Amino acid sequence: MPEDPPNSAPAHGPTIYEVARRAGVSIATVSRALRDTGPVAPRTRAKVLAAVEELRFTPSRLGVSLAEGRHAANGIVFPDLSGPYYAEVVLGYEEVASELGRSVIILSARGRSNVRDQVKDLAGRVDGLVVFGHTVDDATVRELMAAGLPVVLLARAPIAGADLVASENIATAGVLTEHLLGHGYRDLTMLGASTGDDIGERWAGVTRALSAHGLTAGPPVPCEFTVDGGLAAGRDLLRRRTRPEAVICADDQVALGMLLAAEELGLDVPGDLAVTGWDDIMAARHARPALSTVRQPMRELGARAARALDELITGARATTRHQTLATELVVRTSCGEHPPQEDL
Amino acid sequence: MPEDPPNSAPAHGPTIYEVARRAGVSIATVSRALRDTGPVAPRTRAKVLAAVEELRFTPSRLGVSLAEGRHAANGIVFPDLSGPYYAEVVLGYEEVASELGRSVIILSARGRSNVRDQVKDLAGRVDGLVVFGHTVDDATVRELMAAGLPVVLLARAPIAGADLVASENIATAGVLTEHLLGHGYRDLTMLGASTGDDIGERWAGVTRALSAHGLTAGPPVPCEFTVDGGLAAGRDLLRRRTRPEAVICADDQVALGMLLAAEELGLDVPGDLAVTGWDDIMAARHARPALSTVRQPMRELGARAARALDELITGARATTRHQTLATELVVRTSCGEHPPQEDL
DNA sequence: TTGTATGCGTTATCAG
DNA sequence: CTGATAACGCATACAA
Repeated sequence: MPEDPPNSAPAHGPTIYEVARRAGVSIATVSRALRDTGPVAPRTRAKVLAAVEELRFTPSRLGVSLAEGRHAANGIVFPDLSGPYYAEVVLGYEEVASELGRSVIILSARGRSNVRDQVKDLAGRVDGLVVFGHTVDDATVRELMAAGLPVVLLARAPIAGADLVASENIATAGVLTEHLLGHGYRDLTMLGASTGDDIGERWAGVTRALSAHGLTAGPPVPCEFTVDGGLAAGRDLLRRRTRPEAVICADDQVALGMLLAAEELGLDVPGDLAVTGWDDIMAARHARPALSTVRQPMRELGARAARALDELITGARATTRHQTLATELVVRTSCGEHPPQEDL
Repeated sequence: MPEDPPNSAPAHGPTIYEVARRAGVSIATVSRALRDTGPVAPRTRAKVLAAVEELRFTPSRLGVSLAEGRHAANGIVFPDLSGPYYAEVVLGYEEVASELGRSVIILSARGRSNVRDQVKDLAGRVDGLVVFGHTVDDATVRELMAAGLPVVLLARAPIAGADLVASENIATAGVLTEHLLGHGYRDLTMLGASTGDDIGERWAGVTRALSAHGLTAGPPVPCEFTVDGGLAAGRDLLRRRTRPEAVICADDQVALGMLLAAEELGLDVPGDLAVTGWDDIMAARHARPALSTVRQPMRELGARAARALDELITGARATTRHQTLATELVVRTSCGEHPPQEDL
């Protein structure tokens, strides 16, 4: 004989108690019938399913999560979504997470002062978290990890004990630099100061390659990482007493702004000035001159992070792992006339 | 005297029971002290806060939601995130939702067969849902609404009883068409067949404007809404016996592909062929020729949807509302030589 | 001002 | 094969 609900007021949808009563069984049987988690007589199952159908019953996610002790949801906190880069990565993440049966809760850190609080709230809603870029301070990340939350770092500086997924930056920055040197440029400047993230690594790669040739460059020029930021910084840069021969931009958006600045000042690219970007976003291919850049597997970056996080959550893997995804120099026309030569 | 937890095994973090015991008070007092929802003596409060601090207590979101009967989270299901358009809209949505103290759970419908099931799962995790584009069939949307879930439709065909936020399409499509006619083009073709969404509205606007001049156009040419889709369809289109004078593309990505196709075939834009887009994504400005297009307030679209949904959820508004956001023709060079004339 | 008891909607254990 | 009941973690009438 089915028992009655211990309480009275029903919420929005029907509850398992109403289904049980309708089917003339207990809530335990309803649960078993629905989840196939124990023996249920065919006739009983049919009654239950009929009741479920008639009442349009859907188990409450809250109830399920509370009982199961898991959210079946992942979080991701990212710097922004305005450029194509971040959006693509998040999309790749959502796609895989969804395949793995996990919802994804997003949190943008863009111009947010209370990221820390928001991240902690987010942490309470998920079974695991991806921290994309330098959106959360190390102390907070460590705190979350200490509380037992699986964390995967994405495209940022490592933290001991946390998984990491990132693109290769240093070596390809070297390849890019060599290519520029192959064009004959000697005076290179880096546009877009940053440190501790992937951009910092790019500058490290550039610097290393230059010094291998006995060359040096000034410190990266500060610049907001947007088209307008590149435009503004580009104007300043091109008005200096001595103009650089080549500008290596932190990413494609900055490079696009740089192109605009050059055009404004009547400078020819690549005739008067070489420009390169990083990411290979759609606009890079369509810009004139078409932008030489470095392609990184944005979608795959997110996908890998999702898989790594899942392994951590399910316990399929306990040790931390660092994954580095290959990147590729894409030579178009903004870096100089071609065909020049294969790099040495 | 504080009571003991009714059960034994603690979960991950400390629970309110442990805090209560540590502070020597009841769980009710802990809750009141933390939420400021009732009288608590200063001394008592201090004890509670101290215990919270020592134990690093964070209330379980699940417990809170279950007790409060709300998720403090919104959902959004969108078609894709790969183009800049959708990403911008989602970002605008997240930004406002976050300001309103609500997390956002995303669901991409891209190439998903089981969207219906996923949406129903999502519905169980949120207090309200934004349906962006034609990602969910009307029946399902109605079902969710019938179950009491607040729903806001975004950039898609209306459903009775549901809020709607969309960009103005028809009138601006007319303005665009008039502009093209002003250039002297008479043979226009629409690239990117679609119906029941904003693109369908654009075609309606174009058709209406043409017929006002006694002109007609063939039906929209089918085309995938990506750069590659535009490229492929563009190749076919330009190899036809009679080439159109102007191609109105469904969106900027398609137009960018069209530009590529023209270049491939050695055609000059706008000399041999005029091309227009829609959305004004970043690449439109950087393409050569720079793309004439229609700017729509992508971020604002998402922001409005978030606010509308919040009103519905909080009950601040009970009646449904349709909002149409203004759009603007952006004339650059892909549609012809300028200055020609102001439209009549 | 504080504590008790109960509700929120499931799942799972353990008798029967 | 099925039912009663204890978790899960918190909020909140209501009583004291």
